[in-house]
Amino acid sequence: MSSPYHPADIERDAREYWESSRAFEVQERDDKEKFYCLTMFPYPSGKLHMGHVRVFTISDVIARYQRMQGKHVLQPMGWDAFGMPAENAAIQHGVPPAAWTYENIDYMRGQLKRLGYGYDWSREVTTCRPEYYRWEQWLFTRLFSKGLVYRKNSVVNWDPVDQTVLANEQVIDGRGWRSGALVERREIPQWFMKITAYADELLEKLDEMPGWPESVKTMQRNWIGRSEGLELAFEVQGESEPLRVYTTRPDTLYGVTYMAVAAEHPLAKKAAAGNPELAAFVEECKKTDAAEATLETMEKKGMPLGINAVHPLTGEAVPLWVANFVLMGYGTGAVMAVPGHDARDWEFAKKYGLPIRQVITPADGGSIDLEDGAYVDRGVLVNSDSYDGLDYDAAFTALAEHFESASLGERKVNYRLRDWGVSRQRYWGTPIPIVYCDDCGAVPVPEDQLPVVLPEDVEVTGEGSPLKKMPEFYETTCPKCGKPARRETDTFDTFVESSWYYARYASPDCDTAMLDERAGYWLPVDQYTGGVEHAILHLLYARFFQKLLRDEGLSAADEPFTNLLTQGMVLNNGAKMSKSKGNTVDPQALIDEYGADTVRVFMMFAAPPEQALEWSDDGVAGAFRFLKRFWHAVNEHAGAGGPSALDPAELNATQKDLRRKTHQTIAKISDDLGRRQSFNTAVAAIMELLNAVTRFDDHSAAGRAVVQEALEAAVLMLSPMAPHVCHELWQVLGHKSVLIDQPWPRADEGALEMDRIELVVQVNGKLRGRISVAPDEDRDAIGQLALDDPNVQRFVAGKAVRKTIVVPGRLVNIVV
RNA sequence: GCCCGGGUGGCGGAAUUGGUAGACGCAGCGGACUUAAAAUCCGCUUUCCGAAAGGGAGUACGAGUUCGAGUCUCGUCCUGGGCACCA
Repeated sequence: MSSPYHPADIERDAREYWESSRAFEVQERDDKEKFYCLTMFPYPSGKLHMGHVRVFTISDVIARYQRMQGKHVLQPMGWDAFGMPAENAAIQHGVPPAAWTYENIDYMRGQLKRLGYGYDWSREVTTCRPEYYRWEQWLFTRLFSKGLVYRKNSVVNWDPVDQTVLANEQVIDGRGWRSGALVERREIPQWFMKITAYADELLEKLDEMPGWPESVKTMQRNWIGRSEGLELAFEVQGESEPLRVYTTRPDTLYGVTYMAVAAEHPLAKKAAAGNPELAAFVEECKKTDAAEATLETMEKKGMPLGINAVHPLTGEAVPLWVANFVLMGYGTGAVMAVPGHDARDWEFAKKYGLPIRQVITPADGGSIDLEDGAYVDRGVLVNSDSYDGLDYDAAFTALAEHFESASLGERKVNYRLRDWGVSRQRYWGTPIPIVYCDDCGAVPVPEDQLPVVLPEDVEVTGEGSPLKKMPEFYETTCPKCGKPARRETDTFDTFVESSWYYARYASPDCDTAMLDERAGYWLPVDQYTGGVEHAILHLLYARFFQKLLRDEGLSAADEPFTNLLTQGMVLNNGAKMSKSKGNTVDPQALIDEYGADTVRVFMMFAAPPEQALEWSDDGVAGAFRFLKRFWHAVNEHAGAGGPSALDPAELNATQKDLRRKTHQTIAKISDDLGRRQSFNTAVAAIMELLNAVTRFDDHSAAGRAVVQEALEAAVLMLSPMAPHVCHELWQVLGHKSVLIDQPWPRADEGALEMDRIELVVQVNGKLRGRISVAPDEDRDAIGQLALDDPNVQRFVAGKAVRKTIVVPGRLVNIVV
């Protein structure tokens, strides 16, 4: 009997070896191809959860596989350390956010080491450190000078009791999470980054990114939402300023029967001033939280303003309404409504008895009934004066020319994408490096005064930002004129830090610049892995930042991430694991019970990486059993003495079968890991190979040589998933070398050859028999052999064979 | 509401380019070992008919294309995620 499998000891030894030999620390070197393997860095929430374990394991498997392919692999780790949970902890437990965060980082770093991830810890990055965020502040001031940031009013969720801005997640059923007060929409001045200046490039580059999932690219395309339309001016009776609207459907212009403006629109405010009922409605509109999902699903409501616009083509009076679904922040804050050909306008018109007019008819001449709903497809114009009979494109061109020549409108490309509001009225974030001076206005903090350091010793109460109560922080002098001035107390959205951390890993210790020449070596990231929930925001912001860094001359790469893998969530009882649902499983308990290798193998085996993974305690136990069987198989084989040399020419049929299985498995797993990123089937294939070895009962010299080859391949190929036990088993198999730097095994074509192959025989597509043929048998002979099969005869006899399809290596289908 | 996924045995999943549906694992059942249990090992395990050989049905549902569809097309239902201040 071999010694029992004790993962705690095995894993400690392997870990100590990697640490003492600095096995994963890398410098820039040109003798090998580089491979930058990165995971979305974690928020230090306290301890690792299963989602972390999943994504880090996927990335570590890829990194270790690439290293065995001979690449020079960088896999760094760091902390997305600013954010609300630290403030919440501070409110609830009275600990300063900084202390809470650093404590969590220390604990979670220990957990990551225990899981055996091959990180270069010398490059650790923590975003709440001034040496990190000073460069973010520096970049912001650079963008300021380039006009790529600006300040404007924007809507936030306002808690009138706590006198504070709330995040969407702090608004529960329209009320503040702490106070329970009804949340209001309020406009405050905020800083924006001009991501729309890069909208076209962000859109177009997607076509050149084959390493990204199609679904993520589609989501980003839709998010950017490029559209071509017409911006039109409608005269308003009694107003000198016309009302501007944007439409992608100018062909429906003759169907406009009303117009709708946002509650914050100047026309609405003006009308409300003399109309208490209207004023009350405008106020009511403000008592909705600002999330798009809420706005879209809530009941659509409106009120007439009592003023009319003038239809620019017909001269008809068109009533103006204020509506709760029109947002001041989108477009012009006003829309033209065509209830006949827009579903939302139709619903609104039905509700308030507004006229519905047909101006489009189906191109195929079919009839429609606007009583049943809007007809939203493109078609042919009717009831549109001289434009009747035109199709969409012709009408668009004709109308555009008409309005442009009359200077009443223009063709315009619009984006759904809005500029990125980066101001947050929170304490635990990067201070926005701006000083407000009564004379000079908003002045960026000069480079030699950076960083603007966030004070860490504060008291957080939940009522406003502590920075607003700290004169020692906000009282300053104007960098331009030297007069007393006030420092900005808002901080950056934490997405700003996570938009460039991947680049900083290349030069984590550079204190003279944001990035240095090492970024040129490592960027772009070759493989990026993270949750699909980041498909739009984080990944779009990071792409935007890469372009900012490029245009600042800091990096040559156009795009930050060459290949992207979005992994699914970890579920328990069909639901996302979360504290509030009480269905979490603590990875630490499993590591303590079974060891890191078991947890890693289970994670990789239980589901394909992009799908949701259903948690299973029994499944973990199964992964542990597999590693135990593997351990014993290798130890028993090695314990019986050293193997003799393998001579492929001298093998009997059974030995050849096992050898073929070994090399088939090498070919399959190489493809699974290298091309398909199908880790679950790779683990399954190793299980199959182990089963074949276990069944193989041949202790001859040749037999033992074949088993040695099979087990060596299995150890090498399982090592990315279960690195600790494989590190040990490689030595057990008689090697003095170290596993992590072994080359990946290669499939021997000769071992894959078969003497005879089995073909399936179908009659009319139904399986009726099997035949064994030589690999080079010709089609006619195969067809005859298939017909000769007795069971096939039962279904063919007495019928005319119409067609015989022979698919080489697969099947024969006889059609009768 | 809009956008993006997913739906295959009791369960997680496999089937890679349209070609043997259910690999591998879990659970279950039977057996070996054991005083016994645990652990381990061996066998069975989609479902229905059949002693077996073999046959019928079957990949959410309904149509379609094809010699052949889990895979492609159209429609329906269910379900997960994202929606700009959660990270």
